[in-house]
Amino acid sequence: MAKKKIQKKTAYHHGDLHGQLVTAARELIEKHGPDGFSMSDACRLAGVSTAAPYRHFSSKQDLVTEVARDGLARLGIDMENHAAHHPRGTIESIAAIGRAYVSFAIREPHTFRLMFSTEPHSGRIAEVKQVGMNSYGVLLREVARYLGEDGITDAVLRASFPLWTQVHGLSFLSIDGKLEVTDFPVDIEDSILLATERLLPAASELQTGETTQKT
Amino acid sequence: MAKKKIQKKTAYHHGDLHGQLVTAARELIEKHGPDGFSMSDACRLAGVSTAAPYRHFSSKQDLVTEVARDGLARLGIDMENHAAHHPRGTIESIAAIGRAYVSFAIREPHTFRLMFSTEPHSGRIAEVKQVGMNSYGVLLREVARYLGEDGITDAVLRASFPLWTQVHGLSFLSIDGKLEVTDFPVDIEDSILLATERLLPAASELQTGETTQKT
DNA sequence: TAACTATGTTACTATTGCCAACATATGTTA
DNA sequence: TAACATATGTTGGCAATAGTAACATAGTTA
Repeated sequence: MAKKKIQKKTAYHHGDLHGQLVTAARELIEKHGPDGFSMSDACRLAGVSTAAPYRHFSSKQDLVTEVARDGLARLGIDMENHAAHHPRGTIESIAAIGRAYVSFAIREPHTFRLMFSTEPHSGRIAEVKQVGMNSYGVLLREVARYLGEDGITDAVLRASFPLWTQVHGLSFLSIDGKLEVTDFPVDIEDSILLATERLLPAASELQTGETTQKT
Repeated sequence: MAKKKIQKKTAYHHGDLHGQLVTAARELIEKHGPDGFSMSDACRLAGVSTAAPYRHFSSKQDLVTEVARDGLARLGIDMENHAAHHPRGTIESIAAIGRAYVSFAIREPHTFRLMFSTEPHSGRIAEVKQVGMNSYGVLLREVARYLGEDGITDAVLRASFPLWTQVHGLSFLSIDGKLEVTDFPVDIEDSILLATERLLPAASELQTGETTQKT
């Protein structure tokens, strides 16, 4: 039996309230911060009553967690896309991943903060962690290529973590307006590239690594 | 007539409500997060009515900002104390400052987050920024000693920022439980020391720098 | 069609931040 | 000491909020 009624404007049922609420929440969170965001506002945006969301989310926090989960997934895609624009397994491709990371933070600061918080996601921490790990995997695999390692070895993990730390810190300092604390302005691109070079084992320290490509 | 009544338990006036509220707010923020913290709870802790705080703070945010400001000042003191336990202007003293930073974050995660947020402090941003700069100065001066520079030069600022970025990122990853995302555990002390060594200009690249002490 | 399930609505409750009007203590000055 | 000014507290109330319960409506399936 065909189900049409697509254009029914004032339908009792919404159609995609779940998706609409996540979108509305993300926009409101970006505009007013996770605190300023209210369930009521999201309902007004989606055009439903204040009780409707509770058919799709167990609580406000549950909706917020959904925004975070979605953000982590999108970040992973961003990083992979950026890396793909460079020869794989090079300083450049690794730095590109870092730029994607900081760019995301600057573009969606409040969502970014949520993505790495633990507090608001109680009950779904493992799930969020898993999505985050998938995205972290983009960096890990790129570093593995750089090191010429065959898989995510301890050496890969050891080399990757300082890189993550660096761009993570740079992201937070950026979105919190700390790049201009002194009159000596910080250039984000330069910072990432320089830190990547310094923190990674130098090319001279590596095995030949036939998987490493040159430009 | 002398009015003592010092032991008057149920005094109408509180004595030091301002200070008590800041303390109560800090404790509640650490326990339930800046969102979970409620003015009402702070009032219950301090034993006053819910309207009393507004004689001392213009709003809830104003009280929260006070907690952040106080935290930044304490962080500066911590860093200075840690540095003082090592020969000045050395990798060790600089790494010690980093450890103080991360330690503070782990000890008071929610306050730490507040200290570096901009959002909640609208209206008093400049004031908070100033306190933060004073604390950042502890690192700047230490790096200046290491570089043998006479004051906070561009070289000092250039060398210091990546260090800040690194410990800032490490702090957030620590308090958000990201040190155990892989089965390869991260050692905070090692991370700080290694990053400090890698990110600072090597000793060999420096002028003789007679102010630099050796152990 | 009848029953079931999913998804909406309209009350409603408790809590919260904050304000206005009022009360009480302290300090100053005649 | 009396009277006033000021600082600091209280009670009562308001509007907004998260979340619940009872009910309504639509789509799915027997």
